[in-house]
Amino acid sequence: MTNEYANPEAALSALSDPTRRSIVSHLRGGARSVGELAGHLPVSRPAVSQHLKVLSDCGLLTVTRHGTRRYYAIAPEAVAGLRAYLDTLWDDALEAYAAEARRQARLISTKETEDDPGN
Amino acid sequence: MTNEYANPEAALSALSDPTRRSIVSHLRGGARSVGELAGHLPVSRPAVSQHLKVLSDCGLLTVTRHGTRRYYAIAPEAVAGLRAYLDTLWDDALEAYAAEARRQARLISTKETEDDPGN
DNA sequence: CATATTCGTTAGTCACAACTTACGGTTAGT
DNA sequence: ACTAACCGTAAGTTGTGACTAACGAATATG
Repeated sequence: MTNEYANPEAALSALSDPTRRSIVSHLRGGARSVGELAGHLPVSRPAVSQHLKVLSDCGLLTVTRHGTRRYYAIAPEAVAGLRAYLDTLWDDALEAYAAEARRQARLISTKETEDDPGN
Repeated sequence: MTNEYANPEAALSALSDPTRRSIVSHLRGGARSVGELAGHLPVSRPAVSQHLKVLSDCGLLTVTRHGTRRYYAIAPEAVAGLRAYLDTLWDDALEAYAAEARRQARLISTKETEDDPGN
């Protein structure tokens, strides 16, 4: 079983493909079957199946069997995991940027509004 | 000029490469020169230059020339743009998930001792 | 049981991206 | 002006991933 739970780095690689991003976008409204997805995409149905496997293996999608069809849906936990992972990539940089922004704002406020002493 | 401003889809493709993620991770503490980055990476210096070009073209990094060196740093605006783009990919799905969670909670509270295997 | 539907998997092809090597361009120092 | 340091670019090779076509498994239906 290659299925693993919520791998943020694999999720990033998965979302680097335009077709897979389109699949995820089509799943915004809710679960869809493979045939439905393939009908709205410019690639063959097996290709869609392969993309769905990639998206499922990294935890971004979940599968629900219903008769002969399989409905794929976005896994919100993976979404949260990806956002958290991205934040760890540049958190320090964002803090430094925010600090710099505050410093710039303080400089501007002291220059433009002389009569308003900031705290 | 291949340089463009804050392309979220290109940023996603850029971050799909492990070496580029490592570069971004090394830039968390602040700006670094090409030689510094190459010293901490398992690839050659020209390869680092090529990766830095990709990261700069999608708007994720900024360059500052200082003597013979070029210092690369994370561009916080691109970070914010990427997060916003990701949210547009699955915002509806997240809302549907929250609604479904509420529906499930209501169902559980109404029929706690029911055992339905489904279809 | 036979058939159709739906989907996953495999094999094989092809394009692209990551890498190294070699080279050229800038800037600082002597 | 000459040299060294630092970096970007071009050319060429190689591995990886996306795709189609063909096949097989599972389920519903007559």
